[in-house]
Amino acid sequence: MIASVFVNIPVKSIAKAFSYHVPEELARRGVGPGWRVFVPFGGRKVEGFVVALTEQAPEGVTLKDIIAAVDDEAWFSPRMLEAARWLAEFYLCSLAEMMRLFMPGKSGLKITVRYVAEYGLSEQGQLLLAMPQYKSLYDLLAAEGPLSRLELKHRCCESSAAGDEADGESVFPDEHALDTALERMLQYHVLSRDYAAKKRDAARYEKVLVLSQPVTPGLLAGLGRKKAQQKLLQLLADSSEGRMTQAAAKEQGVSLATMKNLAAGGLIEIQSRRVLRDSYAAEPGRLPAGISREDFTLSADQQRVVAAVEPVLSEHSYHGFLLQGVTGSGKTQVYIELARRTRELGRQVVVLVPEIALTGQVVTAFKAYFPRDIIVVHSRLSLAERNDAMIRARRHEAGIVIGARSALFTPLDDIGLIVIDEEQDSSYKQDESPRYHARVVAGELARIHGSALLLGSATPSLESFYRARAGSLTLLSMPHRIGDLPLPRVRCVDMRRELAMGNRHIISRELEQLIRDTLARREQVIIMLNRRGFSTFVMCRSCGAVMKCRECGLPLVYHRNGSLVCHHCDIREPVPDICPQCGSRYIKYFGSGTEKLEQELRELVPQARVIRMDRDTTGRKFAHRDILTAFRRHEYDILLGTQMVAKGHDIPSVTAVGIISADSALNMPDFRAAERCFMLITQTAGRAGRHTGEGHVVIQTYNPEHYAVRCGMAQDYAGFYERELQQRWQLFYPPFSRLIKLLFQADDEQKARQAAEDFASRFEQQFHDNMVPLGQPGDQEKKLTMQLAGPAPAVIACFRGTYRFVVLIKTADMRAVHAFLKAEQLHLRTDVAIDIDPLNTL
DNA sequence: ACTAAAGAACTC
DNA sequence: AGTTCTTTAGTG
Repeated sequence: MIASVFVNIPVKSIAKAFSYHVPEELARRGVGPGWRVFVPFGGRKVEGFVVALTEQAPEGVTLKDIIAAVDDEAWFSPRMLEAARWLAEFYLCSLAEMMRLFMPGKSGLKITVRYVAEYGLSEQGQLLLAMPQYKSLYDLLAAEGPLSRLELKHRCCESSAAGDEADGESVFPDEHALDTALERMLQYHVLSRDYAAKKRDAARYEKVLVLSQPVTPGLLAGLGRKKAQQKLLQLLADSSEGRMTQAAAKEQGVSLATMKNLAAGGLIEIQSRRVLRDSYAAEPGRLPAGISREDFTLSADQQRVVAAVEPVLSEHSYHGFLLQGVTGSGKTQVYIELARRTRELGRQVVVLVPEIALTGQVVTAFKAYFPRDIIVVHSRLSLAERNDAMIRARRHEAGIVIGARSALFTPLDDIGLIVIDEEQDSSYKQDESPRYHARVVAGELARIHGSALLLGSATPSLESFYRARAGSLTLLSMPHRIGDLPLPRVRCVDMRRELAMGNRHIISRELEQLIRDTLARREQVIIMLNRRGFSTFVMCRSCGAVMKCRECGLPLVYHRNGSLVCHHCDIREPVPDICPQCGSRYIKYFGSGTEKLEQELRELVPQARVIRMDRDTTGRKFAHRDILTAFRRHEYDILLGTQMVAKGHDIPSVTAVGIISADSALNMPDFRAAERCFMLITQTAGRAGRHTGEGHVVIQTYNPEHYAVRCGMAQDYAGFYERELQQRWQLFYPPFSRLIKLLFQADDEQKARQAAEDFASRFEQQFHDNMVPLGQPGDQEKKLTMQLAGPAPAVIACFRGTYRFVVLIKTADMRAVHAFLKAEQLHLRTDVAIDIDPLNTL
């Protein structure tokens, strides 16, 4: 039997299957499509995925054997494999690259390389050993057996050796000398490499005490004076099924010696049992405020939505819905109700939330209804936790997966419902290859499983809204807040006038008054400023030089801890005393971030308890949750932070919201700028007064006339969509076209530009008759479906010495572009990165 | 003439 | 990506 195998190597140029012979023993164990295996590949051994079995061997190659299977069963179900195939095709990446996403940690094996001393050396080999350093390295390996490079480094390198290793071992001055020695000895076959693979699934075990026989009064009496053993036996007898964990026994004050003695006497057995880590296991469920589990009834809006989706759950055929519900309309409750019905049918549920910050809120709500049936998956989990979560799903110990976009790759065999909450959120797009969008992956999974797909949002993306209008999604809406609470009152402050009136602070007087009034009523305030750090850029007043990142050239942000930070590369440097350009001392700080806002707030309202939430304060795994919990408990009066304060949570006594420079998004040269601005305003404003109905919002802006700001203030979705759709139509942008961004990279600027230009001209030649003139809308009738922009230098035109040029394709005929890119073999080129449906165009 | 270094080709 | 085979530049 022959297996087609994709090797798990992150290189797109190996986008094909290799054939291996399946040894008898592995064939008997059922190795076939979906199995993870260990195979020889080139001069080494790597992990691979079996994707098919055949009888036919390719011509002209002698097949190697599969060395071993990684698991006892297939890791990929046929459905997972089908999804991976489709997605690899769609995103123009190799199948292996896509399949990696379906496993925790992208690889199931940890492969270690060790060096082995060879015997029967050639003449040249012997000559090499004439050198004392080489000789003793060889002798060390001959005497001690294979060692890894790291072990050799510790043993033989001066820099790392503790110094007291004076036993005459060869000493290399540094790592580099060791590397050259190893390389040369490999070359002359004095040494060889040995590859070993270990499974990466670090299973955790716990000890369990199990009664070997029923406890009778006689048995207890027989123990005579052994009080401690009697006590333990009694504990076990009282426990369920006569077993308890060692940890639990210890908590009851039983010593390890007692357990051992009892086990030695044969009365109990100490077993080892695998435990699946779950940091959410102890999470208490909490119903949304104002709802109790017993008397909870759905509003009329909610009932309508549930009734519309429910039939699909049992039909086993795909259907997509867009649920547009204003903030506070109770979308989470709809998800819960639909999840309940899906589980009653025995099918599984995936609920996606945009970010880790948001999982908390949804998890607690779901926990209240399904305390045991949930696994939580997101990138902050440790590898082991993620692995254990996947095992729980696979074993059907839990049927509801809640998490960020990667939760879609959980091994599930019958998904009945996929929910994407806040579907417009940009974090659903993966920003490294493969650059998938969770909406696309979810759509395909839903098709394969025959499930209902529910996209939920108060402010749907233009793409989804347009699809709903066109009929490929069914539009469901919930226009009323629970209890028919009114939307918050929104006021707008023109910061140009504020400045003219002499206020140079970040906070306008109107917002200041709102804060004071709110605090006086003992209610809470949220303030959003979408820039972290203290000052957003640092400039020399003498020569005008702006401090920039040496890697990517973006302006550095000053942080209060005294360092300049690149928000793109995360590189930190100290603040210079004098300008590196002209040597002047006039270095000044401009622009305001959350840290400065925090400082200003503390000065403005010193009695208020202020907490800041941005990437800098949420480094730890549960930092988000801890901050929000503390704020919810009213341990703080004001929560300030970046856009993450605007997302998902629902805190009853928040009645005031301030949005600082709502329009900073508008200054970005990007076609989605208006959409982002509008969404940020409506989302943030939606945090206010969700329970009392007495919400107040102040928006500070320099563009009060802009339609994104005006519609955002009025919470006028329909108005915004009309305006924005018209703009998009005019400029042939999504949803009227789809984008494909191509990034050409090379060490040489000219080469990168040339490669991009070559491609662009071939594209224009191929689609000569289909090109939409720049600045005009597309026209299906006339077959005007293609537009091309660039090549232009990327935003980060040079990154770590490689120059980058962007070509942007806009198309209403994705299939044709797809076919062209494949024919050009663009997806195999290492100097080109393809981004399908990119979030920004630069 | 020989060797180290850089490049290209290949991996069942 | 990592290994090996091939070509090229560098040395006396």
